[in-house]
Amino acid sequence: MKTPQVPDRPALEGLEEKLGAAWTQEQVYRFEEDTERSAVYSIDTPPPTASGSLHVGHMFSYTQTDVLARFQRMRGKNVFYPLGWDDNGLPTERRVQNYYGVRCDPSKPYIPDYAPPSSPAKNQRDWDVISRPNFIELCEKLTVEDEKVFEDLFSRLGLSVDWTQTYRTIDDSTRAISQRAFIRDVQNGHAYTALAPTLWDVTFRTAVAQAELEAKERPGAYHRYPFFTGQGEKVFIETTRPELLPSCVALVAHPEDERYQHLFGTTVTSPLFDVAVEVKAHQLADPEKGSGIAMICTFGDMTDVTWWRELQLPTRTVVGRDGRLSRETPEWISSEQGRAHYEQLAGKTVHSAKEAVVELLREAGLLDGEPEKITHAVHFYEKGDKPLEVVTSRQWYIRNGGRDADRREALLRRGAEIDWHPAFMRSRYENWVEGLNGDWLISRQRFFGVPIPVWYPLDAEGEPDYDRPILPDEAQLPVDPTTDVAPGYEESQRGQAGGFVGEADVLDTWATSSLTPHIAGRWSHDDEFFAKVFPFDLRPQGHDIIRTWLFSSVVRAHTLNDSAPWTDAAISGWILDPDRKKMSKSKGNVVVPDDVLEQFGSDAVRYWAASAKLGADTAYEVAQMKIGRRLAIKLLNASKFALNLGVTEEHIVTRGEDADVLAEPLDRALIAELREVVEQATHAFEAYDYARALQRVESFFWRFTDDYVELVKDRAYGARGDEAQASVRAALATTLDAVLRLFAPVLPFATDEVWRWWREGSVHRAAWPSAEALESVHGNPAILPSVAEVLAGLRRAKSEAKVKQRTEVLSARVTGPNEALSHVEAALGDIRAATRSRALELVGQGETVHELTVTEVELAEPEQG
RNA sequence: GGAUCCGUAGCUCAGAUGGUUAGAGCGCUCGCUUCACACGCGAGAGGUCGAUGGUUCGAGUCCAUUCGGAUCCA
Repeated sequence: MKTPQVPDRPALEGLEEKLGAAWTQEQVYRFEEDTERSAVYSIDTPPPTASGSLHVGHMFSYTQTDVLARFQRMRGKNVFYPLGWDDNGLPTERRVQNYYGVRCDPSKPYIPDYAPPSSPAKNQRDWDVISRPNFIELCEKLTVEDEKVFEDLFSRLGLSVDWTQTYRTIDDSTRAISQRAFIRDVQNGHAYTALAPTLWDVTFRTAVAQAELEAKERPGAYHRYPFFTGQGEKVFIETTRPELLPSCVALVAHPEDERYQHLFGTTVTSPLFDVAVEVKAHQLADPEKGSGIAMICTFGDMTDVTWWRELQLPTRTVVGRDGRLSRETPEWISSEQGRAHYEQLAGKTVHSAKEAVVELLREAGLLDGEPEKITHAVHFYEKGDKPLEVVTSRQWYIRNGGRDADRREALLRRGAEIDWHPAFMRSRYENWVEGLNGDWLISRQRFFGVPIPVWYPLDAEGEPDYDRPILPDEAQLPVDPTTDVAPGYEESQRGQAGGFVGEADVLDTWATSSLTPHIAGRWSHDDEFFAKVFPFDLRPQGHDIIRTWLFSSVVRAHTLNDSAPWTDAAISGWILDPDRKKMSKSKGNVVVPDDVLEQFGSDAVRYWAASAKLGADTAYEVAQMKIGRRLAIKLLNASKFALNLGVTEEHIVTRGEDADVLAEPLDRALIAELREVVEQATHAFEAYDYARALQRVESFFWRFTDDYVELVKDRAYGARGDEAQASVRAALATTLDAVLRLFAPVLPFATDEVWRWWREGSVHRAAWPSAEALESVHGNPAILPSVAEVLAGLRRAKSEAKVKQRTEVLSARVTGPNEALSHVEAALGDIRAATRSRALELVGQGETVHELTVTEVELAEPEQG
């Protein structure tokens, strides 16, 4: 048995460093690989962007996950809790460029042993231009430093991550897994390439997926102008995008709209450009909107795409990938006037072209009234600042149910297989899946990322044959088609007729991040290991990325593993600033974590995070951290008190026969309440409600220190004999033992500090307490509340008399129901000692009253001096 | 337009399956250097549970309507 050693002045300061080092050294959080699936609890943790900066939101959600992980570990699970770094994507790309002064060009050859400039050139034009593999190498090098900062902070916060299990979303292993998954999806028909209208960001010059859209309210205006029938009748349309008039391919109205019945199937002519277009009928045309008849252009938005596809309309593209109208006059504009008008638009941005078209309409007297100003939702790329255009381009897609009802149903069923915490978050998933309007576009015209592992054969004219992509052998992975040679070809055939060309695009970052269970679980290169952790037990994440990370992960596991990726999803809320606004870097209201960790300590910050339920957006509350700090300090001090009374491990009641030592009813009452608390906390944790568990344990603990400990001090010091003292020691030891375990997931530092004063090992490797072990203590939990009422009554009398609580009570009368009085009587000795009462008269009043009241309190004269 | 969440003390929030006088912490007021803790201890004040109607012996809790706030989707 360990002899307890308690510091004179326990403090929270320095615990993070001391215990953090001990946990690492003792490998407390190590995943035991020699295991089987049923013993494992695996967590698919969000990989933070290593190049981003940490803010309190990270601490909030990662703590919530850690609390659950710690509970599972204490329940005996072999917890697989890896953490990855998301260093694949735009933020890292930018950081590497600026840091080293380099730019990536996938057409450049790989340079072995490349060294970046000693200091980055000031002007971007003078930056080194390097190949993609060289760029990725630099990224891996630089992110290591960023990752260290994150790891230090997460360790300091007390995350029980197994730091030997880290992964990175751009390293060789991950690129190989991502490419292998892609190849298998291609081979099994889940991924394909197509020439199709695509959402396009003109600033970043890349295609973007539906999941990356953000609708923003922007000012616009309805411009009303006419098309002309063969009879010269004017057909007015209203549009917010008059500049697309030259790409108009049809007009459309609702099939039942009586105003336009006579026009369906006829041809009208566009103003300014004199292009003939047919009038079509389609359900999606909204009779309430504008004049009820709209022009279909290729393409103004995704509704145009739908019309274009379903009505089989021609393609008349004028807006290019640079966001400008084509410089060439399109061949479908044939009238002299039309060509002259177009020349005034050629090469203009959509913004300038709009002004020009409006001016031309105005000059021609065709603009009907002034444009009606409105605000409307416009689609943006989430990182972009110009509205998205729709352009036609060749891209790779993964089937996600957006174009296929059966697959959509299957993915909805996958969503239903997952247990969501909180449950209502499932509807976010279902809303999203039901609203998909196309497959998942995974090509990105960026240069940094996981290369799409395909080549295309070139025909005799040197044109790529996109329908026969060449896939690498899986053993080759990872590959970069811009520097690696297609199987069966020589490097000299690159770009030559009859040779090959490498795909230059990279995969959407989500196409790789969707595979975090596979990456962490070593899918496809250690299948035995994978089987021990997959499907994962838990996916913790924020609700803002249900449509991206969560959904894309479900899509991949569905095709690659015919499974949901996890059994449970724990959805964290957001951190709001004190004004209840979402914290974000762009708003400038982000709070960095270091200050609060320094100021209040990690346990305090964790207490704040663990006080919020899953899914609940939570205000950043320093006050809540103060409470957590107070609790942690209280735990140290109360433990010190108990241990200094001679409490040791040997006094803990663990078995039925030990229970006899609890001679005093009050002590048994405490243990009986403890038993209830253990039961409630366990149930709450099992339901992922760590906040409720914490609350139950916390309120018990405060009652324990404020009432119980005060009541038994006299007895604990031995004033009433050995047996009475032994009883207290057993109660204190048993309670302390359980409370430390119960608090351990939330307050890992304070609890382990105390644990190490009197126990071997770490509390974080100890078992979660069991209520059954305490069942042999047949205590009456109702005693404590009754006693507390008397205690409060006597304290109140002293407080109102404005005397010290130490003041003696000469006499007092306690009245109340008989049962409650019997509780009081059972602890009368302790009550008298704690309140320094000479005489307490108990007056029963049957069951006619419900409350205990303390009256006729006669206090001794205050001591002088 | 569709969906979801929230509205309980000045503030932040608890209040399973509806059940006796609605809870906590902070803040506020008053008191106390009590031998674990002044980073403390004790006591007190403070609420027509957003509104209306309904179901029920009984509703903060269920239903409907409504007002306000937030989010997701289109």
